[in-house]
Amino acid sequence: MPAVSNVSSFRKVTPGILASQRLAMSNDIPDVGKSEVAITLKRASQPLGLTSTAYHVLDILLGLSKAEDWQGDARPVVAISNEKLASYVGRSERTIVRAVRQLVEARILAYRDSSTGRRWVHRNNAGEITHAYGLDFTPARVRYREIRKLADAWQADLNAEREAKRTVASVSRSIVDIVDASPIDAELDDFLDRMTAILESNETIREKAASLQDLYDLLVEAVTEANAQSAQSTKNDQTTGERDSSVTQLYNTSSPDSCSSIRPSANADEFDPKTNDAYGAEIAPEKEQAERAWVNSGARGAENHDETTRNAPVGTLDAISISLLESACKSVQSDFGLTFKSWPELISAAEVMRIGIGLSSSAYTAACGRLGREAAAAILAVVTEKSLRDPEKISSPGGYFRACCDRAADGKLALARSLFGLAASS
DNA sequence: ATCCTTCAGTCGTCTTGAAG
DNA sequence: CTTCAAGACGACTGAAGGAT
Repeated sequence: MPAVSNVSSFRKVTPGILASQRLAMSNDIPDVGKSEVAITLKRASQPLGLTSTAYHVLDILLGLSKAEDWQGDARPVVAISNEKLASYVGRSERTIVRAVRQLVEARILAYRDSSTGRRWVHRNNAGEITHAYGLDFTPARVRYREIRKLADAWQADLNAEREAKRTVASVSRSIVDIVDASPIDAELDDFLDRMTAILESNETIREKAASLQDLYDLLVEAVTEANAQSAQSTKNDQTTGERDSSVTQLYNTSSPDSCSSIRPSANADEFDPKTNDAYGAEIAPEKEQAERAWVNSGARGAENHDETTRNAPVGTLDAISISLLESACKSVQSDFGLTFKSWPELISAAEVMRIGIGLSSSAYTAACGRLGREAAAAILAVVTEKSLRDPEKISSPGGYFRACCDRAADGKLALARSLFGLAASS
């Protein structure tokens, strides 16, 4: 097939379309297969600024593209009419036209127009493309590494944002804890005011995290100094035989982790007193911190070695540990740059997996409501893993996810069996 | 709480262009 | 004339944010 990409006369050529055409004519095509490019494109959909319709169209075009068309320096061209795309996506043809143009402007696709604009692909007896007019994925192949970097950067940014939110929550809670428990309240109230000012400021969440961390360090310093002075005065008092009952112990202020989640929150009004699994998952990081402190104290015996299973709710997750999920879902973790070392990490990764398989936010939220966040995230991880390992088998991961949730709700989902199977075959 | 404005996304209609 | 693709334009819708 010639490495020429045509744009029909009826099309108004924009700089973005021109750039895609140039990429499509490139002879420097990296040898990457369909599945790698497909996953990377889906991961990068947000930083690429794709609308939900464009994402849906991309998903369908990828599904229609044959994996063998992505081998060597072949050019994967997909031929489907706008009318059919519109019926698949449930949008008008005009919207499809705009979505396709968005994908071209994003330099994912290139137009390969016939003189009439009709799209079709001719293959020889060996199944190789001889003539093809339609939508060419070559720009995405050429830009594979660049798009992957974009997706990784976006993922890192998301992780940093999440980490900053955790820092803000835990450090502000620690500040409240220390001030509440301090015998020198009057002097430390200023720290609460400063903390409130930081929380209410227009700073970004990362700036707030840094400011709160600085404030926390200053507070620890102030409390340590105050306690040292109290200890000194106690020593002096003891020479007279009296004991100062107002002096309290110095709290373990070495780390924000030292504070248990049962303490009042600095942003207490942010918390909704829900009692379902979903809420339990929300506070899981704090549970983990508290428990880690408990482990560190040496109070736990050998029976606590299976720390990873403690957060698993009953029902769908019976007999499932996070370590089993971690060993079964290797592809998800490596392809999406995630780790499943704890339930909170798995729950945090759900958004990336959800976007990765094209599952709607509402469908995932509904699953969380029905099954709890941990179970929903575990099912999502299994579905994503299966769709990554065998994309041909699972044409609609979103539909598969919903079916799994239905079975889980009926108590008929053998998630553990799937996980053991995935772990054994990985 | 209600109203108003803005904006992105979408849809419908009309039109053009080329080939069969 | 029909088919298919797409540009231009006006209008609708729902969400978000600000003003009252």
